[in-house]
Amino acid sequence: MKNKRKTTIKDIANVLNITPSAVSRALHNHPRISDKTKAAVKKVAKELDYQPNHLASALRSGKSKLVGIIVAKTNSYFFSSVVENIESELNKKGYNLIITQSNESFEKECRNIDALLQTQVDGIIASLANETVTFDHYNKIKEKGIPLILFDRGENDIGVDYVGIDDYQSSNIVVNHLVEQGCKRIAHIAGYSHTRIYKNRIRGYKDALKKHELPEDEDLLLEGSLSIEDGRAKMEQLLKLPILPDAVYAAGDYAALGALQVLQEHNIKVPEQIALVGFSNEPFTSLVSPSISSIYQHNKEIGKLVAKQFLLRVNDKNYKPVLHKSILEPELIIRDSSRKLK
Amino acid sequence: MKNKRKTTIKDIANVLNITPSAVSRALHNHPRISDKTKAAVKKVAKELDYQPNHLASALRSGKSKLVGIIVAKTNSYFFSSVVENIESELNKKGYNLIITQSNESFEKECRNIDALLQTQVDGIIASLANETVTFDHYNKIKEKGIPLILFDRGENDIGVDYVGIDDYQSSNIVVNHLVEQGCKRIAHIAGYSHTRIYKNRIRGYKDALKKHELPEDEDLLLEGSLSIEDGRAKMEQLLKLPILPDAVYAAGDYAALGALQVLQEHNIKVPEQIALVGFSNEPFTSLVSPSISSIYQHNKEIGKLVAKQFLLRVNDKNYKPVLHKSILEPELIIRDSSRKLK
DNA sequence: ACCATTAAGACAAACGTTTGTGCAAATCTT
DNA sequence: AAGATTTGCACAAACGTTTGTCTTAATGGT
Repeated sequence: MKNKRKTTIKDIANVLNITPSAVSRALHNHPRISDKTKAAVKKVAKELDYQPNHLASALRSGKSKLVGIIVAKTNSYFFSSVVENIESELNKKGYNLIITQSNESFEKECRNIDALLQTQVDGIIASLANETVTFDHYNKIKEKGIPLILFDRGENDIGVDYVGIDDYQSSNIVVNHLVEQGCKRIAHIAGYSHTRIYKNRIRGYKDALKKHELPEDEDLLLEGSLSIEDGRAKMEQLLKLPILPDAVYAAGDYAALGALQVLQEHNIKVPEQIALVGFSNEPFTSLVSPSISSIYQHNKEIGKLVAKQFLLRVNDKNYKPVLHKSILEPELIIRDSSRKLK
Repeated sequence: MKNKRKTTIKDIANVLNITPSAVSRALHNHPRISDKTKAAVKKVAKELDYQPNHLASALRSGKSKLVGIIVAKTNSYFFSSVVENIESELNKKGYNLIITQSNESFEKECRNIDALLQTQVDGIIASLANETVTFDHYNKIKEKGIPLILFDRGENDIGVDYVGIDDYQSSNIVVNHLVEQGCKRIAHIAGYSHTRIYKNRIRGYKDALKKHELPEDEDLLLEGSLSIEDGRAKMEQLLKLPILPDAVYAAGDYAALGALQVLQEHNIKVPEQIALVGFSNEPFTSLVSPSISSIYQHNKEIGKLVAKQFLLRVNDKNYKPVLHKSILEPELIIRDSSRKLK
């Protein structure tokens, strides 16, 4: 049990009668070290089961090889699959991820940022909490010169890299599809318009209605939290209207699911009487019956782009004033809940 | 832009004309520092916006305040909610989590462990990949004296702390429930028996049948991957039997869902003709129709217990030979898919 | 064979803390 | 009031790397 001491670079140096610096350079394939020495060093390293001490190198070099992630909840399919793809890309380059959750709380988000900064992460990748409307805490990151990339829930005002889909266009696609299916009175169960992405979805919805010369009825646009319960409540509300909608476009899948439950409880045929479209392509959309049409946000692609963006930032020493905003085309996955025509 | 240098403990020392060591002790409320000095130090620290350098302290003290997590997939509800609870508990104590995924791959699991060890984590919390049948890589962790805790998918053979539910008992509860509902021919869509938890569920299932003096029919016990597709295939297989079962107990919710789809396609009434029970209480079980009864694994409780276990281990300097295995009582959430009696 | 290069490492400082020990002044004991 | 104890801090080493500079030996050119 005495054998606790981990082997260090010095141990290797002692064995070979060279200095620690030579060992370090050998392990990093520095050109000023002979191939013979490199081979010897690596051999001894293997034999002694040398494991580099990340902390020491991080301290000295200023690079921790850690990247902080902040999401609202890891337990949403969208977030977890984005994160999964970020991880696989960054692992290849020797980075590890520290994942934190804001639980949609502004205050928790701030605390997470502080914690990540103290851990000396090399960069931060985040998707904003719903509560977040001010951005000083993010500016703090920028001021420290630490790469910051937002995805999905971002904000255009702070100059920062962003990866997400075109929310405005999403609504356009949805409305086009519903019109094609013959719908003429399309309701929108929307997210709170103070959040940029939901605002854009609302804008897209309104403009698409105009394009098709459909009436813009105030009663058909309802903002909310997009939870299941919210979806149920909003659907109940819609069913009380004198003239029922013939389609409902929900800005979130859970809200769509709530709406579907209510529709079925009222024995309203979906999609025949009322068609339904959700947003995010959560796995359950394909599992319920009828399956729910939904907007696919290219989870994998987003993860990979975020990773690529981060690597670009972090590898370029010189301050780069050029911002990158990657906006992906959304894709509507058409399922039974909105397929009226065969 | 020159102001890049972060303020260190030395800067504070200079301002107050004391030594860095005094500052460090003051910040940690060391008893040998006067209250006056402590107050002064903290005041200056605030003014200079001092942020402790985690890396340096980690290097010196040997405690990184990082904990590694290894799960198969973060994007399962069970795992993500366990992790969420671990995080909230450990955050309170100043720990951050490095979350990694094995993707059910043995090799990835090994790589993750190496990565975590190099990052000098203070402990590792893991749930085994399906592929994992050998445990040398985990012994490596133990040999380094790093606390290791397994949850859900653990292994009894290696002496290591564990938190999970009583799988054997789960099956017992399920069978009891189904018998109560009047079922007499209960099938089990099982996981692969080389995994401990699935083996135990199978044992529990068999013993419960015996207890109720029900026939043990080979044809009613089918091992598989428990995916949706697997559930579908196994259900189709069951429906080909000369005598149909009147209940199906699936060791996973996705398999149960696949089974449900097939049953509905065959116009078999659930639960009237065949009752159905799943495992894990994934959110969708309450969303589909009929809603699926399922075993709840106390996700929150597991997370909190794991965290508590870890803190116990990590705070005790002296090697503690006593193992802790926390086995929780499973809870059956009864829903429509198995509720025949009112 | 002499000077200029280059190659291969040695040397030492540094990264920002923590921590064991030392030492003077202040406080307590009786 | 003299010794014993405690208080409050200084000093310096250490954690394991990385990295800029210096030194020596080998190589090259002519």
